[in-house]
Amino acid sequence: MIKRISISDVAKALSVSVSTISRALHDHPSISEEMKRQVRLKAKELNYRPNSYAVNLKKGSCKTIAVIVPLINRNFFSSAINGIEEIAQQNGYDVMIYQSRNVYEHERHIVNSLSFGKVDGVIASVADSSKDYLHYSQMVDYGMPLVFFDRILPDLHVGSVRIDDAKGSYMATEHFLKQGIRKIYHFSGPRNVIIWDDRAKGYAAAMSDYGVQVEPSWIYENPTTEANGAKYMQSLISGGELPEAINFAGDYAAVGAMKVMKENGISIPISGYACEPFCDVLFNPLTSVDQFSDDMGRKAAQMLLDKIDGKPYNNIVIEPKLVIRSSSIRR
Amino acid sequence: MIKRISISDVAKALSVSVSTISRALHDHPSISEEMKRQVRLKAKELNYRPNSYAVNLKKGSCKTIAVIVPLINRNFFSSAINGIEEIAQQNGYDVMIYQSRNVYEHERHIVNSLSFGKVDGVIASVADSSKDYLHYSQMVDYGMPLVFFDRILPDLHVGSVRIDDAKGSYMATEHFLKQGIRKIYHFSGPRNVIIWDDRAKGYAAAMSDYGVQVEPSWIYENPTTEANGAKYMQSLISGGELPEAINFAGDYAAVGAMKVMKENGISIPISGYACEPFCDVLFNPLTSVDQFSDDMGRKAAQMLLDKIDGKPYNNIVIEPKLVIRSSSIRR
DNA sequence: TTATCACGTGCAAACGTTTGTGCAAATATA
DNA sequence: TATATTTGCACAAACGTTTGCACGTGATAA
Repeated sequence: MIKRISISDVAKALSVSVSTISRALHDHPSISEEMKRQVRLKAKELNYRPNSYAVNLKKGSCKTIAVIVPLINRNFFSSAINGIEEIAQQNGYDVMIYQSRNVYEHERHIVNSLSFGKVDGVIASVADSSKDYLHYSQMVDYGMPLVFFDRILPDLHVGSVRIDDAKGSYMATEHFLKQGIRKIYHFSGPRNVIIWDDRAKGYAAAMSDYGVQVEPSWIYENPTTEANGAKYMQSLISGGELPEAINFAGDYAAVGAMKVMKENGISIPISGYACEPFCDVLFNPLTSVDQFSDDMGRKAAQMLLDKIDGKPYNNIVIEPKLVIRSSSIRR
Repeated sequence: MIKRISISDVAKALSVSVSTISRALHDHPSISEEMKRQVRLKAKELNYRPNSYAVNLKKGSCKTIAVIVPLINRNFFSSAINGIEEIAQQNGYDVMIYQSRNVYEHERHIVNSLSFGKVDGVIASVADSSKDYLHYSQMVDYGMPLVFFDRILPDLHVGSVRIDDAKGSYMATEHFLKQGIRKIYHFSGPRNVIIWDDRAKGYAAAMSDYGVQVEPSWIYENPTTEANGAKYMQSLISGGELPEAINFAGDYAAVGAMKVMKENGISIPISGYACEPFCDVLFNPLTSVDQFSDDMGRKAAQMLLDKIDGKPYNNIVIEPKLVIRSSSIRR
């Protein structure tokens, strides 16, 4: 165990009271400058650091926020966390990271353990597999400030920062339609999560606006992993009937499909979603939708800190941007 | 402020003492089963959660570890954190994340604020710009368990998990040499950080073993960013004298160079380092050295938890693996 | 001379737990 | 029936802070 120097050790060393030390270190006006000088000197000499638990217990706040993401090891989330950490650090807050790993039970467990007191506020992006949101609504009932980003739960009246996902998907789909392509498939993520549903809706809206009838089989729903993208493309190829273009709701699935296409010597225009950093260094640079994840993180963090300070929640929607690269151009 | 239910609220509701509640909830043998039942029921009914600061203050431990990385938004680090979080979660520990952003002053500030009490232990990867390690050695003197990973400070007698960087670089260089290539340049990171220095040494060792005299100008030292890689390649091109191959100490610099080569219609075999996920989806798949970052994170976390439990430190060196792709093959 | 007032400091309560010790009632033993 | 043992709980101290209040000192004003 770490042998700690407490405030009373400093007090004893100077033969003054504990309260004098505390006030001196906080630059309280009713302590003489001479005493402050001595206290600061002695505190430094003894290497005194206040015990943060005692401080937190006393103050009822810990200057810490928690971030819950499905997986930290995805560029979108690590960039968002980067933005969050930036704002947090500027405001003297610490950041705790939790991964739900996209499994509902993990998420429940994390949220429950957070529900009381451990942190001053929570920023979360919900797990793919989450079917209900009782754990979150309970946490909110307890008064915990909560801001969702990207994957939000619209029924909860808390803060949110998200992208206009439908619009991003609409733009990508329209980009195909404008090239005269009509038979466009959509690879969707699990539609119980709003982002995937919105992207599917954006796709459908674009198709409808251009008068294209979408067959149910044109939409495929599965987590957007590289493996799933590859599997999907394999099945399309072995199925024999290929689309003229594919609108993927995620870059990883698009990459998986791209590799299979390369192996099989086929080339179908495709687009991804998220602008993962690898998009423009792929052998076939991938058209994708930029979500400005760092900025999203910064905005979410700022909103949370504002809420902690008593300001009201907001619901921010960021405009996506279609970044066109060669993968989506018909040859 | 959050209105909290405290243990005394539960005690009042049942007209028993606070200590009975505490013991009942901890399944203490001297409390009757009937009482335990009632307490658990009432605690649930009131939604009581123990205040973690009070518990921490009392127990002197907080079941939290801190992770300091240069930048979370790099695959290597987010993967390592993924591994750390996995082990931490399994053992009931929380994880706090701090980014040094590769600036020494940030790192100092973080380490100082952590030095006492805030966490039970620290896992760190030092910043590129760190010139001294007083802040770390102070923290260690205070008794804080510390495990370095990847970017270690060898003078400090603490735990460490790292890759045999020299070997990884040796293998990549040898891969060129075996193809009969001799004029191989090395793009190094800042050599005050041990990983970059080791990689440079590995390169030099391979060259020496194959009897190749390395000119000082063959080694270039700069942070391994995409921009620097591009700039480097530009300068080589405009300098007129091109190498036969380049061994990059980082994937990002290699990608930057690769793009410039493509724009200029040149093709020099190159290798990277880190096996970023984009390596095999590049337009010219990049030969790189796999560092097994998830595993590194897991091992570091396990060592730290062991140390917290009183076991001694270790110094683990992981064997790297050269993953050969097309970028390094001479045409 | 006495009342008034800063000024600088100490005292003690409080934050919500955990835990050693004490004590009464219930049970077992003689 | 009287004594010893167990059982089940309460009391109170402690963890390290912060902070309202009281208090003694010396200076200023009436």
